[in-house]
Amino acid sequence: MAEGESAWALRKLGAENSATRAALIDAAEALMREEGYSAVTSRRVAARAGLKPQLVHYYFRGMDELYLAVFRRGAEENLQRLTAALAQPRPLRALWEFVRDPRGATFTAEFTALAQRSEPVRAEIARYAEQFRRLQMQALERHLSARGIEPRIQPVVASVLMVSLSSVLASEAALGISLGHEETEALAELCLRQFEESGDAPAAPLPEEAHSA
Amino acid sequence: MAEGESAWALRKLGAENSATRAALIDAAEALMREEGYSAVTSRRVAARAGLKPQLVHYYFRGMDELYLAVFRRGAEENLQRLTAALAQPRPLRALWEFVRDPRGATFTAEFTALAQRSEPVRAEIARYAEQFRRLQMQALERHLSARGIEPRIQPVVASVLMVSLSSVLASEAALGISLGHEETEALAELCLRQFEESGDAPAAPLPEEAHSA
DNA sequence: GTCTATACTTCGATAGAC
DNA sequence: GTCTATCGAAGTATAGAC
Repeated sequence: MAEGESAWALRKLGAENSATRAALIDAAEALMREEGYSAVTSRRVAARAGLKPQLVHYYFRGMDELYLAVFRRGAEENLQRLTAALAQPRPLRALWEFVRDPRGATFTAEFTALAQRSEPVRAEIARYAEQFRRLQMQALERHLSARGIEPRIQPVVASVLMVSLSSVLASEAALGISLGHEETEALAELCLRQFEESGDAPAAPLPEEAHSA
Repeated sequence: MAEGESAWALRKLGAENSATRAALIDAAEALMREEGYSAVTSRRVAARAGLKPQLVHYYFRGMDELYLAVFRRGAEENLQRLTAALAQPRPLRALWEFVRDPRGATFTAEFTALAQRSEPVRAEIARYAEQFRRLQMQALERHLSARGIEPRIQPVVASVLMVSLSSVLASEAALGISLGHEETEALAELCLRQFEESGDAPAAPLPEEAHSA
């Protein structure tokens, strides 16, 4: 029986580059975005892709592996887009525009929830999140030190702040909550503008003008 | 059959104040906190409470109704604690300490994810969230106007900022992510201290000192 | 008013056919 | 190498016994 288990654990799965496999990942991602991770079952994924449920288990050792595949593909893509965005001349604004995309926020939210019941998913998210933050931090540091600017706010803190704000604004918007959003976005916009004018981090991100916005 | 449906829809459920009912809500809340909302099934909730699965459907018309009961009870309790906290002399710090509690953050995160597949849950969360924010906003406004202070940052924005930061810090910590957390918390602490000394919102929440923290 | 027995659906998974 | 037939476990919900 140990032999049987071993054979099963090591069994060969479907090819990595199979079109069917990609279709399953597509379907899983769509379902996760639209209805949350609990809608991502082998049956529903297959139905969405126009395939048989058992195929999921042919291409993936289990549901966790499918979740991971969806996450990795999305994270990889995000990493590419982020790198491109940060290479622009105004990295702080590029970063803000990037994290403001609600698609990224829902993606993150679903996997954060999923991580609570899947240790491999949790570990993978942690890995990528640190990578993302480090990338953002380093881009800001490069930008600042290239100009000899001593920032009033640490790049890593700026990164945490922007990610926090954007993800909460996005998830609240999805819930139909809007109280304070307009004012908060106006303040963010003001901070960015100040930064761009001065070339530095906003000196006083809480100016009176934000009040009338 | 329309008659049967009607009778079923209007069927009387178990008493609101039943101890059994409360035990089911307890079990559901614990499961949700520990393993996420997808672990809250009729069977598992009942097992956790030492009861039969069918009892869930005696006390609740469906799982959504159980989710709502868990949410309402938790939200009600939070509302009480928040009101007490905001009545203290230093509302901004009290608010920060309040939202920093990771228990509240995980509670919110689970229900936010759940809201994506349950419209009644979504509506209820939106209702309470607006209520929470309004309460925070009004407490800050009262505090400021009672002292004739013209704040540099709008109370509602301060509320959004603190909730955003705390919830993301909490959820990242749960995932095992810590990059930038220490620095961000140091900055928050510094802002609070400035506010308490000046009696005003932090004039420049990005001082050099935060850098060495 | 409170709980049990039971039906029916959907889940993930595996052995084996092509 | 790719897919199908099928299983046992777990899910929600209902009818009916105490």
